[in-house]
Amino acid sequence: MSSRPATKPADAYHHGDLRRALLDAAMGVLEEDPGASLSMRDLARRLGVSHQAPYHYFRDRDALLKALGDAAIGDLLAAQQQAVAAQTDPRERLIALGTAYVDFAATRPRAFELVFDARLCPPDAPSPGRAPLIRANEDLLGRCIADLCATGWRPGADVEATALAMWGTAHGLASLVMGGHIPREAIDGVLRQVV
Amino acid sequence: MSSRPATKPADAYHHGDLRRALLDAAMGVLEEDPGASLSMRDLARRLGVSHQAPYHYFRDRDALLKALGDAAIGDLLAAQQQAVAAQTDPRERLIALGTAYVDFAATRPRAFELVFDARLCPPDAPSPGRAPLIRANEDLLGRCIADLCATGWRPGADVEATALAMWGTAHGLASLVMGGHIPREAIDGVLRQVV
DNA sequence: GGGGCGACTTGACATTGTCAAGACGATAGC
DNA sequence: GCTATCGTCTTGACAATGTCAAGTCGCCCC
Repeated sequence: MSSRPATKPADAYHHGDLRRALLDAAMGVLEEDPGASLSMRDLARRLGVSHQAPYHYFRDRDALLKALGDAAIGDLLAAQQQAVAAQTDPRERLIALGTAYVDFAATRPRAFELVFDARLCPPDAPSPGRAPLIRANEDLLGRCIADLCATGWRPGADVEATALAMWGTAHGLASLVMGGHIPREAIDGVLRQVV
Repeated sequence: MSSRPATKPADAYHHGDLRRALLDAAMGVLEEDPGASLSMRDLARRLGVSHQAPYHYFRDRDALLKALGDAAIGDLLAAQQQAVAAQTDPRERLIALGTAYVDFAATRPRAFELVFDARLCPPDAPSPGRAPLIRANEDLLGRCIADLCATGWRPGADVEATALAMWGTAHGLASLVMGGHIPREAIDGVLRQVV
């Protein structure tokens, strides 16, 4: 329960980079045990600091969760960019994009939840660091769809509506896989059928 | 905070139907304030009983939540059945089905969450009352798709995969509307484009 | 009319988030 | 070199919560 990771420096009083350590430990806890409720005090215990130390960096529990979500959305974007870059065919690119989205949710379900938790970060008022990442993500999807449309795929389709539909489908499949309602292996076939 | 609804009978000791009252009050709390964490003690206070009374009917907090989810899945199924029954054209039927799904999530977000919360009720081991409802729901979707295929829609499409894709899309749109990421009005157009 | 049992209460405990106030240690100005 | 200051962390308290354990109340049946 009260482990002491190697991040703790020799100086017993001043923790080298407590903020970072808190974020890392928090993400670790959430990912090793989905369903954990992330106690602030437990986190402090793990890092060997007092139960109030975390509050020096995060106003309250939700602030920590929100910061975690900010980091997670960056990871999600990176995973998608990498998947898209590995493909050249527009059709395969779109499929890779969706697969990366679902894989992220399957591999890091709590991170995925954090990204979309409206209670933590209402989408109409995103945190300053989050807004550009959201825009980048939308752009990525929009560009993939536009490229595909340029090849003559489904002529006359509305790019905007198609993007929404694709996002919806990927998001739904991700949620359902995350919840164990459909097996992860089924995804590729479904995505391939959709595009 | 400590209201006393009319369900309390004259008998001060024996509450008429505490189990029902608890479920109703719980759903009421969750729906009047999304984001509430549903305290057992608060619930007991609202019904004017001791803080332990709820535990006579529900082993713990999760058991109550699970029972709430069981009820919610019935409501979701009913809403979809009603929507489908109102349409005759197979195409419109499928759209109505999706719309009902999304509308349920938009109107009763917490109920929707409860239905799909894998921590409360793992889908590979559903509660006895829940299993038939899940099956009925799958059948409803399957029949809608099969009917549509019979009209010559997308010849050669795999019914199974199509059903998964539709479920995924509806679920994703529902989640995104719930989270405020896309406006509810956009749904009809997207659904119509998809089918 | 007494025993049994279902429905509810009282009391206690550990845990949690968070407020308030203090202690420690480096750094800068004199 | 001494001291004031400020960021960093600690100690102590409090109310709320979930939940265990042990009553108490009132009805019903033998």
